[in-house]
Parts: sequence; C-alpha cells; structure tokens
Amino acid sequence: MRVRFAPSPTGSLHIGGARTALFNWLLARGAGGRFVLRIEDTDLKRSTAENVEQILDALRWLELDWDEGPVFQSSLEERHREAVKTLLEGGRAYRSNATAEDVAAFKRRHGDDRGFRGEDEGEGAIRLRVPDDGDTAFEDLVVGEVRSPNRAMDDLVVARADGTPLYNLAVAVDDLDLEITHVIRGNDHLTNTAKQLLIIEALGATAPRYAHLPLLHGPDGKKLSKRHGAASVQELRAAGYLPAAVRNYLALLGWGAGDDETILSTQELIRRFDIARVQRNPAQFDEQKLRWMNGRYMRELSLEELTAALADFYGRDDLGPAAAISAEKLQTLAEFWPLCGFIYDGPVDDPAARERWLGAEGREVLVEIRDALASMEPFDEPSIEAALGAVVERRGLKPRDVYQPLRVALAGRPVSPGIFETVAVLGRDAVLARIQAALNL
RNA sequence: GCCGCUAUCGUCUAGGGGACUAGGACGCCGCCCUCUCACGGCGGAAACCCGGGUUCGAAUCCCGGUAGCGGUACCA
Repeated sequence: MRVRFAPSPTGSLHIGGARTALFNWLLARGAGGRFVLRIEDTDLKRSTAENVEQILDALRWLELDWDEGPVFQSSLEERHREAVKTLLEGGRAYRSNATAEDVAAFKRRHGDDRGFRGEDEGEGAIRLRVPDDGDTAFEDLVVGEVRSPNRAMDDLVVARADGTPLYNLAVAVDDLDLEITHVIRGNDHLTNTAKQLLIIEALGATAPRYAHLPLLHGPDGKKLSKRHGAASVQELRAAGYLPAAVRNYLALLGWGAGDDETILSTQELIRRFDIARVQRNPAQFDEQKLRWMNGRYMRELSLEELTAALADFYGRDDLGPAAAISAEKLQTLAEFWPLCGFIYDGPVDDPAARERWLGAEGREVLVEIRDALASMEPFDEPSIEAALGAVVERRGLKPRDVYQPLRVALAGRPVSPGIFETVAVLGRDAVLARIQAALNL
C-alpha cells in the first residue's frame, strides 16, 4: 500500500488538511504501507521554500512522519508532457481555442446538463475527449458508489496552450507515477475524481482506490476559517495543545472506533483505524472538546514531560516547581502563565481582588500569617498547612477568609494553585516580602 | 442553472430491520468534594429533517421533497 498526502503549499496547514494527513498516515501505518508526501505546486507561484517548510514543520510537530518526499508536482513536468502527448496521439485529446464563452454558448444550444464538446483545431489548449455515453463510476472507500453521467461533463482542459499541465492531469499522472494505491483526500475533490478517472482511463492505466473525507466546518457550520479561532495546525500549536491530543481529537472527527472509547492512544488509533468506518457527513470543529481532551492528556504527563513541554512552549527551563503544583488545573500549555506567572513575575495587578480581600480584616489576618510563617521550621508544605490552619482556628474564621487574603497578597488575584503548595514553592523570603508589600499598599 | 455528495441530542458520534422507554463523549444545568480555580464523583435536560412507500415490524431499506455542502477555470 502506498498512500500520499498532497497539501497545497500555502504556508499554513489547515486543520482539515491535518486530518487528511492523519488519516493517510493511520492507514499507512496500520497496514505497513508507505506514506508519501507530494507538494501540489502546479501553480508555481505559491510553492516558496518558506511555505513548504512551514507545512513540513506542522507535520513534524504532529509527529506524522513520512517515508518519501516531499515530491514536487513541478518536478514531474516532463512526465506530464509525455502524458499529454500520449493523449493527443491516441486521439483521446485535441487542441482547441474554445473560450469559456464558447462553452457557455454550447450549453445554451444543447441544454445545461450537456457537457461541452469541441472540435480539433490543431492549436490552443488541450482538451480531453469525454465520451457521450455511459457513466464514470467508482467505489469510494468512504462514500460508496459514486456515479456521474459522462454526457454532463465538459471536455476538460488538461493542459494550457503552452503545454503546461493543469491540476487534474498532474494529479492523475503523479498518482500513477508514484504508484499510489490509495488516494485519501477531502470531499471537495469528489467531483474531480471522475475527471481524473477519465484521464487515467484514456492513458490506459489502472486507477488507485479513492476515499473522500467529509469536510470540516466551523462552529457556525461554515467553512472553517480564521474567524473561528484556531484554523491551522500552527495556531493549535501556539494555543498550547499537545500533538497527541490533537491527533486523538482529529481522528475522532469524522470517524468513530465503534464503541464508547474516546481517549485513544496513537497506537490504538493505528491499530483500530478503519477507513470504511469514516463518517460521510461533514463535521464541525469543536475547540471546547479539544480543550477537554488536551486537559486529559496534560494530566497524564509525568512532571518531567510536562516541564519539558512547558520549556519548549515558553522557552525557559525553570518552570518545574510551578508545573508540579498546577498540573491538574491546566487544559493547555498556554494556561500555565496566566495561572502561575505570578510565581516568577510577582503579583499581578487586580484592584477588584485587593478591594475584596485586603480590607481591614484581611490585613489583620496577613499580619498574623506573617508572624506565624516568619519563624516556623521547617518551611515545608505540611508545616505550612498546620501553621495556617492554626491561624484559621485562632481567629475563628472560615478557611477562605484566611487563605484568600494570603492568595491575593502572593498572586495578586483570587485564583492560584493550592495555597500551601504555592507558599512552599515561593519560599519563606518571597512570601514574607510579598505579604509586607501587600500590607504597605 | 447543471452535476454530485450528505442528513441521529447544541457539537462529535454509537446504531447495518425487532436487543431503542435511541447508548457514549464534549458543552450546559443541579448536587457532592473543596482554601480559590480546576480535577473527580453523582444526577438531569437534550436528537432519529419532512412526506410517501416496502415490511408483521423502519433511526436502519427504497422513492420524493427540503436543507446544507462541494464542483462546475487555459486555479489547486
């Protein structure tokens, strides 16, 4: 088995594209086949080195390794020219100067459901001769039988007047050349398949199997785009998601394992993925569920792994202590700093929190806490908890009325990791200094 | 317009003629846990697009309608 993923080199790897890549990869890995990368760049303008590198980088981040490529369509141009020659010589294609207007006029004469049929003019663009009778049909691995009448299809242009190939010809020839056995792509290519089948048939070759994945939509049912938040793999990465969680979530978008399992490791995904079970209707990308799933994966990370992920995300390697006390509160890597940044940067500025917790009573409590923590030994979590608990009891207050003023003094805001852990991580000097600073406000 | 694809809770889905008072997950609501926020636990509301057929029996099969999406380039 040889499958190929063929992204357009537009610079960003769209989430829908990432899912297509994932399904190709799962299929290849599950069957011990080859995963080939081909860059669709018939329109040479877009395939800049930077754009291609960004796509490859997104794939690397997702840990979808490829066995061959990237192969550039343009590098196969000689083969495309040969194919055009074969078509012309075999009488399966002809040269025509017919314009879009000519095509429209033809339809006015023969009816809207009649495809354009031209004459050989010996010059102009190269058009494939589409048969008038019969259907072009194929058994799609996802959709099932797809059948379309030949008479409704225009004689399609396969190469420009200057001989350069067009997409449908390039794809058909490349898939043949690379000996691709399974083409898995988005449903937006479904109607291209009949054209490619016609080209392959005219070339006398055998077509690969096809599987068309349902498209991905945003929360409003419209095509997924920037305005829905993250729309590309790069944005997912920047939003602090874990590759394994993204793979798990994407795999379940349009495919179900068939039972009630939701959290599936990549090994499980490979083992159980079945292209025939892929959903036929389009799915909406729901970032809330991804966040939940990412949280599950975050909590399964060891402290070492989490610290490494944070180091990679924030570019600093001193985050371990804060990671240790905040791990179960994080859904994404990006949530770490808003929650724990105060440990490194000092208390944040939150007037409402000061107003609420650092009034006269709060300050009295802080003084008592300061005195209790000042001389306590050792300065560790159990003794901190005991010391603070004693303050609660002595003053006859609810725990929160003691802990929240302290929290606001240390973090500046009413939300932080557990208070005992936070005090321990900050250390005595920093805690006493922050309490004093809060009292001096 | 024409050609094609699709249709189960708000969302992702299970369902392959009787096991369906339609199951799970996210989200939402309530309760519990609790130093905040989370995590976790328990409970709840929430769906078969509409109309015909086939059948003893339809979410499931067929047809029609409607809706959504895609394609309809000398773009990819």
